[in-house]
Amino acid sequence: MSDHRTLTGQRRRADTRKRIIEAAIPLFAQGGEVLVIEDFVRVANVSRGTFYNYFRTVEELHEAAEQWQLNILNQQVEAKLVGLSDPVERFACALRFYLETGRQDMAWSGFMARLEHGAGSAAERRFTLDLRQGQKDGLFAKLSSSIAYDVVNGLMMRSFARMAVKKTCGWHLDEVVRTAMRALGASSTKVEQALEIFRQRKAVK
Amino acid sequence: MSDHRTLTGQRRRADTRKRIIEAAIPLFAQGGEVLVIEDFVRVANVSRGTFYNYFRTVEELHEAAEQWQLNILNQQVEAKLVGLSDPVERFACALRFYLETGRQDMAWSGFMARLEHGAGSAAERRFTLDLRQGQKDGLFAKLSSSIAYDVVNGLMMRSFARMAVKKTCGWHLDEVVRTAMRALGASSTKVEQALEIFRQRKAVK
Amino acid sequence: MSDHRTLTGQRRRADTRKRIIEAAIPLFAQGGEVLVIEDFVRVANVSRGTFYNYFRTVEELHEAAEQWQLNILNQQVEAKLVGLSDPVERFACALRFYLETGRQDMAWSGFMARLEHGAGSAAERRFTLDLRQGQKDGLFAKLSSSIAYDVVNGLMMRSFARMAVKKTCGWHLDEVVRTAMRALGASSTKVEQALEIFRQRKAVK
Amino acid sequence: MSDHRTLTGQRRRADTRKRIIEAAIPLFAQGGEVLVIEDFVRVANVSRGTFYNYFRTVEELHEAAEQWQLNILNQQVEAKLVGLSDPVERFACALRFYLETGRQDMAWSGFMARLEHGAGSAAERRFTLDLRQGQKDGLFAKLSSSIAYDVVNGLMMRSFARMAVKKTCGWHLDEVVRTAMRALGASSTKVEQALEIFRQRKAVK
DNA sequence: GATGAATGAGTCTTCATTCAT
DNA sequence: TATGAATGAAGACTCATTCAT
Repeated sequence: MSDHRTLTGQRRRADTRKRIIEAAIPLFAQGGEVLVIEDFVRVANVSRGTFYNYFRTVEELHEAAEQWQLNILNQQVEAKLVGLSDPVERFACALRFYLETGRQDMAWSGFMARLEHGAGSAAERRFTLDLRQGQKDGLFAKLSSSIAYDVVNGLMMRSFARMAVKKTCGWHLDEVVRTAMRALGASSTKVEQALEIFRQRKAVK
Repeated sequence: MSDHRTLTGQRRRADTRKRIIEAAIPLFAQGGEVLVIEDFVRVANVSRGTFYNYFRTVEELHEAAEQWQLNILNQQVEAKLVGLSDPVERFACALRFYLETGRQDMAWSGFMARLEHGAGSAAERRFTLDLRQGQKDGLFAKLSSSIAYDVVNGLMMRSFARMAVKKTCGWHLDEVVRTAMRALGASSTKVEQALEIFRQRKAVK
Repeated sequence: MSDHRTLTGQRRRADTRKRIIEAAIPLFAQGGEVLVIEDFVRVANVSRGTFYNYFRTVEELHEAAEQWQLNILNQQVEAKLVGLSDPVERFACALRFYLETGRQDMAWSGFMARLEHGAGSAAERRFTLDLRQGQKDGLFAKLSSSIAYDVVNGLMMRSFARMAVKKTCGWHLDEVVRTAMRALGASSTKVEQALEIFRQRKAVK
Repeated sequence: MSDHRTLTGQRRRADTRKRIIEAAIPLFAQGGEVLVIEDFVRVANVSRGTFYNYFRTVEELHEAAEQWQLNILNQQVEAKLVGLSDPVERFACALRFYLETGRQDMAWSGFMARLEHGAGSAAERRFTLDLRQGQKDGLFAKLSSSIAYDVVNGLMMRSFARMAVKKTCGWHLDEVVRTAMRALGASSTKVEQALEIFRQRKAVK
């Protein structure tokens, strides 16, 4: 009995939290005006008090929304990379999948473009590990990992920003991937193979 | 009515405007907290009313400060490029000089890192013209100018952001330039020549 | 969600709104100085924020207060006119009751004197309909309804203004009614009858 | 020499004052927004400092403008009444001339409509004297002079207000005069004579 | 846990007034 | 006298946060 109540309560809590986060994402994606708590309360259709039961500041909600989105995204992309072992192929394919997700959802691109994955972020740490591995095998130029991260991340973020406001075609995104990989000094043959793999895997949902 | 009065007035106006802008730059550079008009009023040592005589919003002041800084910067860099005609050399040298300026003034780097020179900016238009010229001569890879701009600008902005918080050495900045130029598909020999020219010209003030 | 909570909330809202309006009326009545939101906040004993939850400008509050007062007034006067069918009698009696209300409350007179019931107001439209009816029966002179409204309304407003600053006796107000009705060309016999009816009905509360 | 300088100075002073007043009248006439000193400074093409050399507040300027306009108006109307001795004729003719001035200048009507010639004004005192004279001769009903003033002034002000926003024809204004005089109990024959005199005198400029 | 009315500190913005030139 | 830049007090308005129901 008590267990049932507890479980129901937890589920309701999680539901409300999810509702607030999902309603908030389009607002974050849109950009422009400053967002206030009232905005989130309105779109999520909850009261101010309820908002405070879950998040104490707009920033806290933003971080939760970011985690939420990145978790989903990373799971999806990981699934697409299954079986690929070559670092260059994995890298190029992952970038292309990220971009593809943005291509199919302009609002989501707006959301991504506004994230701060700068120096010191978790994203940078993971990126660095993968890069180092590839450099050991001589697959990337010998450049500082921070520069490598900056050039790739900078290009990706700006590409999301463009996709947020303008419909984009697939071969343009191929070109973005080629440019990023060229900056890292990767073999263009391998990049083309990766793009071919992407095309095959994209087809199968 | 009297020329003298008119002139004196104009000079006073220009002085006050300059005072507000110059006092504002360190605030913009610092980043973090949201800036309110009171902040600028305090550091410029003028009254609120005076602020409104010159700028109607913080955004308007920010744009004025941006113009102010870029005018100075562009003049300085242009002076350094005198006599260089090869597009790759000019490009690489210019990037290196921009970075050098940031290296020597961390606060200024912070200011630059926060500028929005995104899609459609004046900076992009100028960049595109130069790039096209170089592409005609086969000096750059055949990539879309918007991607070229995004990769270079993205890398530069993130480099400024890093320089704003961490002392940086020159050879790291050389590497940034190499990476940017590699992304554009420029010949590494020419890039090395450009970096050599930079070293020579930097010495002579 | 719960009916009880919803009802309680609505009641609280209505109470606060009423509190602000009723506290505001003496301020509007007083006239002279320009009224600022702080003034209403102080007399109603609510916070600035609360004021803005109900009214966005002083003008909006003023209109609400006007509606509030006129609703009460019209109900009271209607009650006094029950059973009177002759247009002249109804007209004269109504004017006299309006004036009587002012006579017994100088502050209220001040409030009324400052209302803008000019060209195009709801009051004018209703006045016009009644006047037309009387003109069909030959009870009023054949004058333009806008002029008729202006002369009656103008005299009434100025009478309120005088009553706001000086104690006034009943027979003076009888004279005001006689003058208004004379301007409309109504029979003085009927007007005297109407004033007699007023005297009888005033006695019985 | 000194005399000449003094005279020139006085003339310039008067000119500037006149310039400010005349530029201000259309602003006062327009109504609606709150007027600030900046508004007058702009239309008169003088500096803020100069404004303060002549008027200390907007209210002071408004009173000066009112005097200015009424002086002109009264002189003109007096001239039109020359030779008329009957109080009713003088009264009716004067009202008709005032209205005619408004009819020919909508902006001026707006200015007049906003004046406060309420209880206790100079206008009321003069009105009272003329009325008493007529009452002695049995030409007006025996009504309180304050009521008489209120009914006539109230109707006139509202008529100006209407003329300020809507083109008006002469016979409508005749009707206004008839209504005002009927309210005072004046003989309609005399009023028609007065309106006839007005028509004759209006023709001759 | 959910609600939303109330709060008041923080900012924005205007504008009368001063004063050095 | 004329000018107009500078001032800062006054008022408008927002919004994060609390709390009784």
